[in-house]
Amino acid sequence: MKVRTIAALAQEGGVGVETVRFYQRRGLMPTPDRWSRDGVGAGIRRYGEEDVRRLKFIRSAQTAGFTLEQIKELLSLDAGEDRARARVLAAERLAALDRTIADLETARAALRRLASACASKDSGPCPIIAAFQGETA
Amino acid sequence: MKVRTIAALAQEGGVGVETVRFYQRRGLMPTPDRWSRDGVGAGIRRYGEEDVRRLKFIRSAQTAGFTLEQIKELLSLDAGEDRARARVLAAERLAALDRTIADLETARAALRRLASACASKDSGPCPIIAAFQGETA
DNA sequence: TTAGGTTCCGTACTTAAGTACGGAGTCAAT
DNA sequence: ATTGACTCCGTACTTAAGTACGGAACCTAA
Repeated sequence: MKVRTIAALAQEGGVGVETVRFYQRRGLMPTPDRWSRDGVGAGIRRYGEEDVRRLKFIRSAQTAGFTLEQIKELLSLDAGEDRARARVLAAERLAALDRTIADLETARAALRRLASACASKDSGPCPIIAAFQGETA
Repeated sequence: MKVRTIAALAQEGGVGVETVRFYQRRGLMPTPDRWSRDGVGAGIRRYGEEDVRRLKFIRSAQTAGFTLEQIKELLSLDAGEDRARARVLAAERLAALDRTIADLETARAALRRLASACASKDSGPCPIIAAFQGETA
């Protein structure tokens, strides 16, 4: 089992060192004990695969739109017995995600209208506001 | 042409009064002159259709992922001659939007895995972190 | 063993987009 | 004319998710 410093962990997770520490303060990541290879001195904290998985999960869950508070709850639920709660969280987020995706697709249509309204090379007014008028929703 | 108070404008735009004022301070919404119907006193500021359109545009553009700074630029470009600049902004946002939508769809797949992993009624560990493992991207 | 790069930790600062507050002025209905 | 709601404005506060800073301890390579 490879061990890593906080900098290596952060890198694998695609975040900065300060972000990992921030997650630790927020209770999303554990703060492992310090130890030195030669047993001299207090040593530094070292991290393993489990920490990498956890960190990557946090990032994915963020993409899914969970807040750090919710992610904290998910982490506490992981491998726990409360499947019902996990299902509720997943279902709520899924619904919100579907709404967001729909909104974004509406926005994309508007942007396409905008792009094509301003497409021709000749100058002259380009009705940006109008391109967003009459959105389907 | 119907005129409205700031509260009515805010309501039509689906925002709060303070938000309209905030947009005014940021230069996204105009601050019309005050006037009173009977010509006595300083009056209050009153708003028209154009303001409603502008406010609604701001909300839509936000949904499309533009920042207020960018929206300010779009507004200054509206009906202006710089079609090229408008195209650039639209194209950039479109690309970013497509990336976001793709990410969200990946996240949705993970959430579905999570929901079904925790679906059966009997209790027992529900591997939340694992459900997000192996995302395609 | 020493130099310089890291780690640790507490505290403070940042950014975007609002939200809230308080007092003075204004409006509309009674 | 009074009252209660609304407007105006400046200033301050909020929230989420980081980022930055600084000094002391620690680790590694030369």
